[in-house]
Amino acid sequence: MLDSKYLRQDIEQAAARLATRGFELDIAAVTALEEKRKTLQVQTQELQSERNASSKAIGQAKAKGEHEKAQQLLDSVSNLGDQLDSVKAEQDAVLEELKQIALAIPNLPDESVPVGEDEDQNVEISTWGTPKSYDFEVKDHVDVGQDVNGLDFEMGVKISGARFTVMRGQVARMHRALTQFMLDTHTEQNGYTEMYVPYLVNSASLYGTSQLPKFAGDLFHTLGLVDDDGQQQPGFSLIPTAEVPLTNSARDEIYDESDLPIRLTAHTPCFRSEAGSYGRDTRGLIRQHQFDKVELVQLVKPEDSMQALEELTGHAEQILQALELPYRKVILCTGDMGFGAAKTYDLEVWLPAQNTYREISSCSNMVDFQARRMQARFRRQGEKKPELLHTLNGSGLAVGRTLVAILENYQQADGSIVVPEVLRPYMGGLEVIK
RNA sequence: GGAGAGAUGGCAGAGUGGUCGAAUGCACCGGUCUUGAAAACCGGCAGGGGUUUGUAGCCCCUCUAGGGUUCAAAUCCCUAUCUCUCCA
Repeated sequence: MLDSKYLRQDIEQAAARLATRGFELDIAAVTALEEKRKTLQVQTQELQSERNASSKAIGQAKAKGEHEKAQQLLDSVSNLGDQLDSVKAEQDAVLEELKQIALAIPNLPDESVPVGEDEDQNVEISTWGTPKSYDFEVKDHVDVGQDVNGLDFEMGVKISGARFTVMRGQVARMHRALTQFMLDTHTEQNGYTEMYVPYLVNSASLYGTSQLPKFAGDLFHTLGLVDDDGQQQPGFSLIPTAEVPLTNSARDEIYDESDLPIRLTAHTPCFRSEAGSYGRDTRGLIRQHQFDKVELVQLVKPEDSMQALEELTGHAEQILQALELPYRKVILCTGDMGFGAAKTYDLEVWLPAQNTYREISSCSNMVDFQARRMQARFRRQGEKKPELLHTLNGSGLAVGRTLVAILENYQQADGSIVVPEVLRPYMGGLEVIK
């Protein structure tokens, strides 16, 4: 959510900045509603003030035993209630309308973000590593995985359906080893605290990190219980990323300045409906309804958040480097960024079979956008007023896609897969999957 | 599954219709005293919003959440959520 004061004061500028990411702000509508809000709010408060004063006077009169005076006052405020109710109802309707608009406005892009319409205008920042050359025909991860009997797509379809996969044996073990390696790296070297969090969350959390109200269709939702009156109660939703539970740990909190920065990491499965992505990446592990991810979240002071984004992205890069997987770092243009992001770097890993780079991590600075929705704040030493903190999140990394990258980059002519050195301690010293 | 109790400021805890946004204690912050600290004493100490040039003043809202009764609700009623106790 954007700062409503900023929106009021400089709606033209806000609209211009939002336009760079393809969002059209209806200035006339917002301004008109805002005018209405102002009038109604002042009216409501004046009536409330009047009522409060009278009530107080009635109480005092009764306490002194002045019953006649009390009765007079009572008569004079008799119709105040109805007036107040109608004005208040009008005000509530306007406030609700403004709130719905506010919840649907995306974040302002940071000044440093290149302006562009879609992913074609994203800008490569750097590359790391050199794609290997192979003296044999490279297979994609589907064939590599199936040939060692480690990936079973048919079984996933049987058990659940499309976009579900079963892993088996040493491949499943490597998948587990990857999460262990990632978590250990982030907790032991990068100062993150490991968290175990719920995978089912309430709607308040989803509003907090801004999956709701706009992106309900991207999520899986459970049905709530049916109560005694036969009413369907609201259910939980499956997390699309650990960003939701991790970031919402700060919801309605006021931290001491000395608590910050807070760095959290968690390994969770992620669940996405992938509605609207029919036909895309239907082969293989790239786009699944369920996949594992190690997530990095930081809660920081506003002045530290841009530096924190660089560091957080570096933490994700560290995993790719340790696994010796070639990748590139891209800054997303205004048109390709997620709803709540002010600035985003994507890390894309080299996939030899596709002869291209594919996203494996997305690291974003949300600045105060989520914090405002969540009322996640901190108090500076010696200051009275709490301030909104800044939130960041990034994948460190998507585990399934990392496995894909290893299967493809570490394949050998005989169909076996070399285990990256850093993973061997996690796999009982295993060097090759045959 | 059955019965009951509860949810108040950072924490503990009073308040059961009328100057209560809320006693008191602890914690915290500032000051006096002290070489320094402790103790003692003095003072401060919830959040959100509106109006406004204003971090001034004034006003509104918030005692788990939502609804209701009333001129007036932390206090009465209903619902939800959570916590605890006892029984099976």
